[in-house]
Amino acid sequence: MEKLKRLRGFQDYIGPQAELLSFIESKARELARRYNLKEIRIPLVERIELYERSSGETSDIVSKQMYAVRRAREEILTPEEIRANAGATREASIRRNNSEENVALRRGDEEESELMVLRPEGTPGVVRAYIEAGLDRTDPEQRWFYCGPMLRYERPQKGRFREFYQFGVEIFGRADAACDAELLIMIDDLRHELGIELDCQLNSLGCPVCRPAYREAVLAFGRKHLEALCEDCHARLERNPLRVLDCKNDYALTERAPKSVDFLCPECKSHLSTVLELLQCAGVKANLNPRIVRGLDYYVRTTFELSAPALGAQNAVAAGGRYDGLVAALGGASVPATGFAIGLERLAMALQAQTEPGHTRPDLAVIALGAAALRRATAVARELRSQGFSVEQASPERTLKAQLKRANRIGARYAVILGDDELARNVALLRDLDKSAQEEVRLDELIDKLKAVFVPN
RNA sequence: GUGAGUGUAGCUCAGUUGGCAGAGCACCGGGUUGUGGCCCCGGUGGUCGAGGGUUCGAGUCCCUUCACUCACCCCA
Repeated sequence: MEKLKRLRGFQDYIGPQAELLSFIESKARELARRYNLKEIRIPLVERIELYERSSGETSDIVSKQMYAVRRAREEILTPEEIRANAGATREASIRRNNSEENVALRRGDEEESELMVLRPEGTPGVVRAYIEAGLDRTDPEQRWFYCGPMLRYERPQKGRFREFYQFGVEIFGRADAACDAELLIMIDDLRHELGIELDCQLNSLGCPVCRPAYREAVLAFGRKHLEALCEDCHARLERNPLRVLDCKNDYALTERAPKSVDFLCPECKSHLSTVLELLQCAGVKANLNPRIVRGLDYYVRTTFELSAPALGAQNAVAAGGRYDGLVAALGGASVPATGFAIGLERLAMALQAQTEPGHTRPDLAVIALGAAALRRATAVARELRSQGFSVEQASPERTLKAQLKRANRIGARYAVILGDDELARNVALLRDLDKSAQEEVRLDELIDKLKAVFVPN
């Protein structure tokens, strides 16, 4: 039989790795509670139009990173595969897409022509839900967080996966700089609590009033230096000129490019300086960096990125900014909004780069010798668990030696040994595996004895 | 999508000008009639990523392909 392997770019998180992610998620949720953020859970699948209308058709997410789902063909296809429309690739994609989501989709009742996508980011879906619930008109000020997987069709590399978890925050109905600052303070709290060093870069992209002039200036600059720009930048210049700024190839050149800060209207300028001022008051370090542009169309004014230098090429751990026009662009009222998203795996990697992951060990291994002892041991193990102890019952079909070996391997602190001799006298052997010492304990005193041993520390 | 690197036991890796597929760790058993770790002895485990070619003979040379990794792009 051919071994079934996981899909490229997808991960299995086993044991300590999974626990590390859960730990980080629990910290993020506790943070959300302290900032009075309410949870929102939204679908994994949305209509493709949602992303086309919010992220921008020229963004990489929309133009090449989305997993498309089309009910009519019961497939998940990449945009390339849809275009190719070749039988072979279709068969291949059917074979490797028996995911639960996909099975559910087959039973869906969307129109055959409907093209859906697995969410590549959280913000558009959250905004859609916000509008759909009518909150933009009835109760516009909302403070939300979400946590869950996102999917992007990209070439995997260190810190970049096709499925990855994000913890995100979106605040609606607040146009003030204090709200932007609050987001950054929030991220800094989490960073601090986890003991991770992050580098925070901040910029302002201006607003519909002042950005056009800036955009023209960058465009003019690019055209003037067309010769010096790299190939990628030539493409960027026409599609989304601002992105030329975060080109890493021609650093010396883009350094001299026009800076957004110099083009900001008085309102945007004041907004930016207030954000910086409040961050300083709160003791959050952030660098003003005119090169922070962001790939998505919907950002205005404040935009930021937090990176962990230790992670390698994919070092952006969190990013976000203000998106005042998005609610209206998706058919809602004119409500300002601001938010961010954190990549949980990257945060985990940053944390692991600094600290060794701790391994959890069980308290007890219950060892039974013989059928009669097994019956009693099963009851004892359950009782011990109900008292809060972490207990593993070793295989009763193996020798005492092998069971103790198992107990040692899993790092159990004590072994509770129950054989026929002990059973007859209503006792068990309690063996201290660290000290290699053991004593007989009456079964009805076992729990008190163990509590006495474990609780005092 | 582009570029580079790596594929040999469950894991980490040796493998000489082409000549019987190896080590350490892990796992199982024994040394101990019911006592783990350390030690000693033994054992299980491989279509050498896959397919084709050259050759008397290929883990080794050539071609193709797949996978993984890193980087570009982009981003969490």
